[in-house]
Amino acid sequence: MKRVTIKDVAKEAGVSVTLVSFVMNAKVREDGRLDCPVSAETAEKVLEVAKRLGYKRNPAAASLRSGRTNTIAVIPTDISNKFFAGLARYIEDRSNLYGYTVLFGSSDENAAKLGDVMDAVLAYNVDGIIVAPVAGGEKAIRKATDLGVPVVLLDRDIEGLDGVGKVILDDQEAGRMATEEFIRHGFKKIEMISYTLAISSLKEREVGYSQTMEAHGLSAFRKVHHTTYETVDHDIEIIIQDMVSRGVEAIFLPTYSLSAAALMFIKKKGLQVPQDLAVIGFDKSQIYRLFSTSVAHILQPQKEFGENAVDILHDMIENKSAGRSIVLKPTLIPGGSVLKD
Amino acid sequence: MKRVTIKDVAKEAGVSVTLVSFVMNAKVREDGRLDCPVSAETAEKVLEVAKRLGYKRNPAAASLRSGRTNTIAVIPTDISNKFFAGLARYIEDRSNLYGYTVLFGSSDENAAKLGDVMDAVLAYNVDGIIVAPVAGGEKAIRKATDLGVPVVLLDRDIEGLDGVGKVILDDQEAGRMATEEFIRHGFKKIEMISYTLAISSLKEREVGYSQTMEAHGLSAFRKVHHTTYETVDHDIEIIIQDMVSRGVEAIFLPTYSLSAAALMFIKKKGLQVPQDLAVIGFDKSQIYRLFSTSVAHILQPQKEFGENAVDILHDMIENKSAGRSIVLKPTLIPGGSVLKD
DNA sequence: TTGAAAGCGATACCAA
DNA sequence: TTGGTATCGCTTTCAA
Repeated sequence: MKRVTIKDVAKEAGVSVTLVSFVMNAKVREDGRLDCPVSAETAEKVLEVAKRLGYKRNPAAASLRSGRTNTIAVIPTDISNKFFAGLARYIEDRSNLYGYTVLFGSSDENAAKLGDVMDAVLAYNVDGIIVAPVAGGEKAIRKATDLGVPVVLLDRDIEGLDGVGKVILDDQEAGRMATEEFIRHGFKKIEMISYTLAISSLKEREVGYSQTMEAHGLSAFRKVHHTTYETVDHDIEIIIQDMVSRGVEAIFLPTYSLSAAALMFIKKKGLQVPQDLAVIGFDKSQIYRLFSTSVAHILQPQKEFGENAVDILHDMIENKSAGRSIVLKPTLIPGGSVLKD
Repeated sequence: MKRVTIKDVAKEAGVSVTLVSFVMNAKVREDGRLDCPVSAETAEKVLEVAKRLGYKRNPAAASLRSGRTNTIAVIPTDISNKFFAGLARYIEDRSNLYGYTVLFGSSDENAAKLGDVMDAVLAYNVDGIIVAPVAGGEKAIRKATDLGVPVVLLDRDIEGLDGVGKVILDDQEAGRMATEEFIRHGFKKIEMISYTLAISSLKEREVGYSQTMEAHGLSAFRKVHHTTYETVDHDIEIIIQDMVSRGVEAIFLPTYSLSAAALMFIKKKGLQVPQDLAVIGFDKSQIYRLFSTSVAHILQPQKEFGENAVDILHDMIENKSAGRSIVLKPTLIPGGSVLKD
């Protein structure tokens, strides 16, 4: 079964290949007509023939000639991470709207791997890249910007990288919201567990927590525990046991995976929420269903993350514009897990 | 920053573009030398120049000329599904070994969406496709085979589709293993929860369960409950409550998501495992950590799934061979969740 | 072992 | 509005 080319369509329709190309690339305008310098009749005929013959454009040829691939790369830190898995859907949908094919690659929270993936997608001539930077990944990202390939930073910020677009959360606000919520309900001994990763989002969430504790004169109780992505399941048990033994009243878990690990252990140990330990988690999670009382948590606007990232990237590609930055607001979903007594 | 082309390399090295092309595409043989009709010195010089100039082949041009894209598509039913998320990693690693770029697309367990994704990847001229078929997805898959694009079926079988490769689990054996394990530990009232989906893997797991129950004269206790992917969280509560009230002793959960939903509810209700209900789950899961007693479960050889799929596909692409089929064996991980008393 | 030259299928430019 | 044609960068004969 041979492929139908633009030539076949042109011959069958009795027009030149140029016209066929025009018609096939025309966008439908608001008034329902095609936005190209071709008469309505000709356009219609070409469309009909193309459909009848089953014409599909050859992206390789188009890309070779135009220098564009209509492909964008998305590089999260971990595809199996719930937050990114959900995001991926929104990014894909929005991209299809613009006619982009999406190439996924995971950096595994590893700067070297990010470099490899970056090389791969650059070799592929992608038109743009959406990336969640990993610690130390600045060099890899600069490779793309140096080549003039538009980049949008997702979820995490990197300082001193200009000409890139950004879609990030107001992470300080997230830290503040959670801490304020505990304080409003009368808690004082509030602690936090975080990762040692040197990434902006986590550091900012810590800052929000710390500032709020200070602002309320609770500096004496301020304490942030640290673990790593690899050892979280083990570490968290020790940290929480320690907290309980020291009479800590409330705990803020600033990522999905920390929430999952902590709540899992809390349930396993049979600790009562909020009586033994009040909790605020991060992102939506099935785990919350384990508890008969609802679990308060911070929500990131996933859909807006995805759509804004694509929109900004599209603008950079299309108009060669500098990248815009956008900071999204978190939401606090209240729950019984923060009620004193 | 302009891209370096094969021409630049040729000029700089003082040879023809043909030679450069030869060298860049040559595979390294076992004896460490390049497998191409080029003198060792020339090859070395070309390699040196290419590296110095930072040459990267333009895949669009290569694809246009050769008709191959060195790209394969992988279409699971749900990227955020743990089983496929893990598999994706192995598939990607193995594919890179052969020099393939991997394009991911999710069918969302939906035949129409599978059709769309299929159209998209075929338009992309992928060299081959690895797909987990959805119910009713036969037509979409046939589109690819009709175009002569090699297809490997993953995880699920479809009857009457020939010329395709297959990597599936011995699902009947999985059903048998679980059921036998319960019976060996003295359970009789063993039931199963499954999805209504008309896919081979689930049906076969049911068959394995049913046959084993019959073989042990337990037909009277045989019962399979059904739910759907969308309503599982709600349905499972009713089903399990009903089981407990009828004195059912053991439950086999034939997928990851069913295991997660069921164990979550069991924990929430405070049911004791295995005293109130013995359990065998499916696939690895964090949820198992909720229980102080280890949870027995069936394991699929993820790595072999991924690697075999790529190997078979590669063979089909390279040698235009008919697809091989391979059936992998599940493993039973024993656990305290099946101990009577 | 080397090189010249013919395309692959589209787009983009220019002319009509 | 239309059409002719050069061209993108590479692979692939074919001939030397």
